[in-house]
Amino acid sequence: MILRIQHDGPVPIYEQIVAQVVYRVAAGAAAPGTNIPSIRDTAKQVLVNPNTVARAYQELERQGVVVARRGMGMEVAPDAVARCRELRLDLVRQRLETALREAVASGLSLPDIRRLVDEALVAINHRPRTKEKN
Amino acid sequence: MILRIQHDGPVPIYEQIVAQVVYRVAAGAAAPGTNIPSIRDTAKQVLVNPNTVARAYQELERQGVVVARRGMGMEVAPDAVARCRELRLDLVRQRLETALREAVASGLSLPDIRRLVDEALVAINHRPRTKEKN
DNA sequence: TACAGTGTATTAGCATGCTAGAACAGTATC
DNA sequence: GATACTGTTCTAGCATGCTAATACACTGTA
Repeated sequence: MILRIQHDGPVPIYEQIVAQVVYRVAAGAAAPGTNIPSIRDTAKQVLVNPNTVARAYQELERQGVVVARRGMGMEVAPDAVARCRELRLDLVRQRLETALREAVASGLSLPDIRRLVDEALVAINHRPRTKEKN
Repeated sequence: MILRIQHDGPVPIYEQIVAQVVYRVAAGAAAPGTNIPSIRDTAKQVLVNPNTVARAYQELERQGVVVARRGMGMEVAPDAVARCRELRLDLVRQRLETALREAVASGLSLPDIRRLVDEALVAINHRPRTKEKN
């Protein structure tokens, strides 16, 4: 499981790790019962302090995506796929709603907003900076 | 011109002020040649330090929305309406694109994403927390 | 000129929150 | 038991950036 992390930018590294793991599990890239990479391995891969990865993994455990067992690594939870699908939906829904709420508040008309959405979608598909590859 | 400011939350006050003024001007609520409320008046209305308002107003001047004249207040620029329409479009476009890019990266299908957008839009129109009122 | 309004500039405080360092604790394997 | 891997905890540093305090500079009006 290779993670792509933006070391600059406003979104914290641990959050990026959480999101990417959730997306991978939701896509079936990490099966329940298998282990995700250890904290230290991921830390090396991402070039970041193990604590930062640990924080991400703790969040994942809190959400029921993985279960931690000392000395044995962290295992993908049995019902992780369903959970991650739900988490993914919630996360994306929340982001979209925030952006759309701003769009409405700006005074733009509904047709204008829909047009912007369509344009953005084709733009993203034309030059995808991150197009899911499991 | 009454501004609605969220004192808590992640988005800085000065940014909220900038956005709201831009939206108002774009909607034609403040005509070119007229003055926007003074820094201190707005500061009182919004219950915030004048410096915070000043920072917002400076940004507005930098963007060519208003012109400042010492002792005389800040006047809406002649071509402010067109500028603000453009600024509004850019701002909303940028936010939408960020959210949609995340949606695509999450692995959700395009139909799923479109469905989420539609659902969010009806939800917003059902319980609008900020529906433009000039 | 005095005054009361305007915007401007500088500085400092402060909260927030991410990240790192380092030591601790459990488990498997040899 | 020794070792090498796991996750855990505590503490502190540190950057970031928003906000506030305060003093300054300009303009119109009485």
